Amino acid sequence: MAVGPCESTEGSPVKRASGRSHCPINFGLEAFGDPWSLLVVRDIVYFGKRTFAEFLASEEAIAPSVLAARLERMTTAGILRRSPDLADRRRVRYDLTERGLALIPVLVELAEWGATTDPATGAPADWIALVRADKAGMVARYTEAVREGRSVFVGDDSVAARVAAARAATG
Amino acid sequence: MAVGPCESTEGSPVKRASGRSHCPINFGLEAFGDPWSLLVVRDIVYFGKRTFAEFLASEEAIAPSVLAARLERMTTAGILRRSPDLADRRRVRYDLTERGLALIPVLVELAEWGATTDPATGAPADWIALVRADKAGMVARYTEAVREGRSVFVGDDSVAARVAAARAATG
DNA sequence: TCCGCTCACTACGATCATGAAAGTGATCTC
DNA sequence: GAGATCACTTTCATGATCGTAGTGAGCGGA
Repeated sequence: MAVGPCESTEGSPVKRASGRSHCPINFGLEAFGDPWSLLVVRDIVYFGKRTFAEFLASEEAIAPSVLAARLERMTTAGILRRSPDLADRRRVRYDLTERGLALIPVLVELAEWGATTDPATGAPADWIALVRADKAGMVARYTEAVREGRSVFVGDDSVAARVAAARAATG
Repeated sequence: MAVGPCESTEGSPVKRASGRSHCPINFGLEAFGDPWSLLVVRDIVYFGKRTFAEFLASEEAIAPSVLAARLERMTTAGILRRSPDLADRRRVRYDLTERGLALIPVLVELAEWGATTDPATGAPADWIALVRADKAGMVARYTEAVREGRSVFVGDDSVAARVAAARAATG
């Protein structure tokens, strides 16, 4: 019987098509384990960005060649879906697929680690507390929002805006 | 008021010592956002590895120079603690600090994403189900185990062994 | 229709990181 | 003392990244 998720495949009848192992952690790292990929996912989830130029404008200043490479890799990995904008045919939209939406729990844990660890974090303490108090609920809200084309922080119908409105109504 | 965790720091009195931004996600990615760092953490948490040679022997075949660089970076980041082995002075132990233990939730989510996404995953389905059913509980078990020098999968007193024993006793 | 602008990239050269293999010195075992 | 083991280091070819400057398609206003 399997002793763990990353046991060797030596001697296994299953041939490895590509990649270093069938460990699920390694699988994830091969798909988005670099310093840039998850920033694109973050931009979509938290800030509602969708286009090349918007990703490029992020504070962390990714180079266009690197951004193009990451978008292509994540599209190939089934995390992103590329679609032309019919209204403005210069534009291309990148949306998260269901597989991409499934990265939201990873993103939330990563954000919590960073916020807890970085003494100079830019994350607001009250929001961190909110997420910590009801992680599953917040992940569900995030996921629903992004699926509907909204975002966590940007826009009148963002998750943050709705939470603020609910608080105001309750008192 | 802060609109989100990654707002620009332009014009802020806070000077950025290093790094691309104060976004907590970016902070995490700068500390361990590469294809190798989390594999070392995985080796510690899931397999109870602690030494250079053990990390080097992993299926994914990291190069020694890269491993040395990652260990140093994670030690500097406060994720790992480096300590000489008093019994065998050739050996050096790498243990997770509390900050490193706090990465376990990230690792668990990453593993779940990989296991769900990879059709040829090496992760056993029953274990994935177990983690999904009680994520917070399993993270607590993992953390306690690693803190005590045990691991998730390897050893007589691993988390998996204890779960199996509890199951056998209950029925 | 022309002009300038925006869009999603691509091209390029310098610099940086990685991969593979071999080597080093300290230390342990026999 | 010989040989193995340990944690690295070195070297070098190859590949990735950074920063900047295009490029061509498409839009919007005059």
